[in-house]
Amino acid sequence: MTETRRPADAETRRPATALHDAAERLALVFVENGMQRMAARVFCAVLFAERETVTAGEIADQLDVSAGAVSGAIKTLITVGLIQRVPAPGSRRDHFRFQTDAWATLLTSKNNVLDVMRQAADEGIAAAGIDSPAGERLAEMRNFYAYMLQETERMLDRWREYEARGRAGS
Amino acid sequence: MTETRRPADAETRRPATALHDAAERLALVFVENGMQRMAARVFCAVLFAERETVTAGEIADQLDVSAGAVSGAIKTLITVGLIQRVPAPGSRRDHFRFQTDAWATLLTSKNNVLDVMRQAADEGIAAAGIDSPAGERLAEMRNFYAYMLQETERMLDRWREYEARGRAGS
DNA sequence: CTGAAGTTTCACAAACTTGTAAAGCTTCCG
DNA sequence: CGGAAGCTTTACAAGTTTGTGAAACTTCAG
Repeated sequence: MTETRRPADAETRRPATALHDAAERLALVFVENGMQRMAARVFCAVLFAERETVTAGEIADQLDVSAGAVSGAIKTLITVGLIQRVPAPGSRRDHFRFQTDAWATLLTSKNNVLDVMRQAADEGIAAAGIDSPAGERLAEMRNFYAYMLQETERMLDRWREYEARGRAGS
Repeated sequence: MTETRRPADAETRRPATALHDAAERLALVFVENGMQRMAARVFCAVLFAERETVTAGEIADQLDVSAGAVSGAIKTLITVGLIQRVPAPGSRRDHFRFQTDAWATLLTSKNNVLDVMRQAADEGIAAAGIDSPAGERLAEMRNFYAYMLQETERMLDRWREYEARGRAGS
């Protein structure tokens, strides 16, 4: 235990390492792309963690936020499948691990958006009729998203295949 | 309760058509994906418009929001290249048109995110060292985003090519 | 030049988000 | 069992975001 508890009311802020800086910067990117701030920070903390798993306490400590905030973020992250709760052997604390295919998960959720877009276009076409200015715009939208959805799925499949090969062989 | 729709404060609310409903639903999708609410609604109003161009006033009227709100949203949308201001011939009002390659624009901005992710991973690797748990996670992240970025770009190129062919000949 | 139509800007209020403190649980140890 | 450590939940306050109304600005017709 290298824990040097400093109960003084003074600065309990730990020295921001380059790693933590990098983590926070990435968290910001996620936030700019719609992720909840706390979820993003926690996610990045787990991603950049120097050990295989981390505890909620460690995260709270490192991010310098309340335990409650971490708890909520973890709940969200587990629900969407970005991190994973791992059974803690002889410990009271829960441990968390970065989910291996988190990246694919993240992208897949964007794919769903593509699909929703395509559907929305269809609805619009049904309401506007194909022979109107709106209908034409919507038809192009439909084509675009149908194409992107299909291609992105193929792309993800190829990645999974590549990844599987990578793990198995060599 | 399928009660008679009674706009209690019945001012000038226009009858929500199926088209407008579809537009609003799509706007919601954009909002859920991080677009500003007003920008999303205006964008969809233009997309679903029954004529080639619309005026700011028409949009405000249709969405039942203030002129100021529309003005701000339009500014944003033009800046990011999703709609276009078209010179109004003999009219005091500005007209706006849906930008033809708005969809590609939207996707391209997501590509930039992929690139930022890759860079973030690189930074992290530099800070953590490649031979740590964090380093390994980050290396996988880097691979993933590098791959996705490259493939998505090829995908977009193919789309543009396809689209160009479509417009040019039959 | 004057007035009307239309658009933009700005201060502000309403609504929504977020994170915290503190209380309440649950789990494990002795 | 009793207690301590840690996690979760909740009410609430601080901080943002958003959209409005009104005034300022721009453009055009006569």
